[in-house]
Amino acid sequence: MRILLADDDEQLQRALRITLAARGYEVLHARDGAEAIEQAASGHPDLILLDLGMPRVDGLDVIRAVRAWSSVPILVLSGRTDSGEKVEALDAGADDYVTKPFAMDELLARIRARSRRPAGEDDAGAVHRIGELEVDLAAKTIRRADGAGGTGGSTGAVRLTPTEWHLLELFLKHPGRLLTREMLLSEVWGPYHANDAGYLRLYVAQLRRKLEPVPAEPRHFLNEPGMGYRFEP
Amino acid sequence: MRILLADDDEQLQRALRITLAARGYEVLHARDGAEAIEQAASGHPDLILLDLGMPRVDGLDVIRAVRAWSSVPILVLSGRTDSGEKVEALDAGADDYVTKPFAMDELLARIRARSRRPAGEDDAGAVHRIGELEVDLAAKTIRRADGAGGTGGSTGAVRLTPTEWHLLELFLKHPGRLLTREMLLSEVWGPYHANDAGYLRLYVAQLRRKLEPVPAEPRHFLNEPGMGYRFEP
DNA sequence: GGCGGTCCTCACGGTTCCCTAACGCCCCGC
DNA sequence: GCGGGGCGTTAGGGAACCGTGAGGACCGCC
Repeated sequence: MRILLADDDEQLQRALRITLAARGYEVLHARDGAEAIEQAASGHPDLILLDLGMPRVDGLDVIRAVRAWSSVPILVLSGRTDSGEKVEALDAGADDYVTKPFAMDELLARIRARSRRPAGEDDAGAVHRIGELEVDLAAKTIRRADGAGGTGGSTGAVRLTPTEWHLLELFLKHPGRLLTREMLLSEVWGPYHANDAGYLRLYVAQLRRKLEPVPAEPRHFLNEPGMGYRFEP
Repeated sequence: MRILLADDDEQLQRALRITLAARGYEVLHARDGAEAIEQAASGHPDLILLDLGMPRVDGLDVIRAVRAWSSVPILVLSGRTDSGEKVEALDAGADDYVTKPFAMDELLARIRARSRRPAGEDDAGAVHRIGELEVDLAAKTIRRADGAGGTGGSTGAVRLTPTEWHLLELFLKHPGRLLTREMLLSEVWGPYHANDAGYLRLYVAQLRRKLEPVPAEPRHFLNEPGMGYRFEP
């Protein structure tokens, strides 16, 4: 469970970091709005604790920016008690709003409440199509569109490993776009392995074997020599 | 959008009803805890506004009772401001907690925030099926669907421990969906134990032993190596 | 105090997955 | 023709993961 803590108050920052770490959470950190948006994108947090009163970028804009592409729960911290700002923040896409000062155990309870619902449940329309297959990224299921399938089937049971899912997710989220080797590698295996192109060949081959009608003649997972791969629905 | 309003304060009740109706919400109504549970089951509300200080049945018990079979958002209203009750209510399954007196526009914003995420799978009834077994989450009972066991050996009565029920609830509420280790662990044992995968192996084994026709060859509680478990009805 | 039940710890095989290494192929430039 | 880089494919070892059993700590009940 990874939490992005976006707050410029040094003291509160430290207190929260210690408390959260003691509860077993992994804590990311941002000091201003721009950094918060950046971290929300690159750090893949499971929840965001956002202070509205940060410099550089207004807190509301941070909410809107994150909501433009992610549905990660956002819990707002603020010193303002008037209902106007609460309404604005909640309507911008925040999931909860806590006014400072707050009781730590209440904040923790609210974090638990927000993280209770499994991630991805909200992406209701997250069913992608690859030829004859229907892929549900949230449920992690793949079934044939023509009928029988799913996980317990006999013939067309398509199962993917964690790494394969990770890679497939990137392709599905950017259909038709060219994804560079470097981008794919650093996203799935971390920036440190951005040069091990062998991994990619291996796992793209796996995806093709499991998802392409004719693995030898790929129609969906295409290679652009020297550059990377492209997914065509 | 249907809201269940459970509050015994006549005045607040009327004010809320009018305001909500004016916003286009359909309003159900309950005056005490028992009625609230009943309405939550029969009225299929999309959201529950729950006053904790109602007669007959304690508000926390209402939350737990509803959560036993439904995942409808619950927004608690209360006059108590101490964090203790907030934590109890949130951990019992409430999604939000507002202390009276509150600003009406804030409450409305919180309602919007709760109802923004499409309500999960509509659990039409409290009775789930697992192969030959019928599970009633509300009554906490399990019985065979094919009548009483004719053979003298099997008792027919399946008993589960509290932890086993907790885990089973999660599975039944998300059929066909992959539930990550982390999600299951942090939900049943708390975020602090999100890494103790040993617990899961143990209790999934228990569920299989008690619920699977052939525990050695699970057909309903499936493992996806490296990710988590999936329940297939 | 004895006892049954529940929860957790620990340890041991079996399975799955990830990564490493190697080989053949195609395309391209020389 | 020839060499090289990038790509696709296959096989195998090590590590992480999973299923299972035995046993101890704790609690409520008789």
